[in-house]
Amino acid sequence: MAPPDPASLYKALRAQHGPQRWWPADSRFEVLVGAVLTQNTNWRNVEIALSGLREVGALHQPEPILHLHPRRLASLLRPSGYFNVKARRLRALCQMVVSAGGLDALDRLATDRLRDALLAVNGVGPETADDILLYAFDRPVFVVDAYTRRLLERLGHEHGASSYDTVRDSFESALPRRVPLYQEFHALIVVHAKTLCRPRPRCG
DNA sequence: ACCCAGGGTCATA
DNA sequence: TATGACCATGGG
Repeated sequence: MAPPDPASLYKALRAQHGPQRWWPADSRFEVLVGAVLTQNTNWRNVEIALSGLREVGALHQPEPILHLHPRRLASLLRPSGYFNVKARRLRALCQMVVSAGGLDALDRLATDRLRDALLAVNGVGPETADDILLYAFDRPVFVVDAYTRRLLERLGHEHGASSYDTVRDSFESALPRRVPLYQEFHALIVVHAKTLCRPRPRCG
């Protein structure tokens, strides 16, 4: 069975689930935080940690996070798991943002340069970087995460097990470079996956 | 009591 | 380059 091309897959998902309006965050900086906290972690746990950070006013700018004592930050991140690792990674990301001159300064970089700046941060890999590029900086990149790979494999897509960049490039070269399209596409993949999980306690 | 979740790094062969 | 260990919580 031939897998659908990216455009057809998008149309099918869009027809089934409608518009999504994603990523779930109240500010641009919150996208960066969420992208780190959700690494290999259920979003439900991430939300608990985000609430804690919101209460201390650390979800709109990087500086408040840098002002927190590292152990204090780790304890705020506890509900999202890997809290020691994530405290270090989040701090490193915030330091990069500040030393680059803030989010507005970063936003003036070309997409490839911005991706390099993100990937240079210890703890930011390709998925985290692309989440941030797509949803915090409105760059047209196709995000490849666990949901994406599962869906592609289930559809018999040949690139299901390929490298991150291979999968991303194959989709980006087949799609028009429109930011809302990429934002909706990834959102639909996530929503679709969660829809499949609902009827069954077991899903995976 | 087990299994998993919107990854990434590091050490080792 | 390619595995494997490790990080850790909350929910099904």
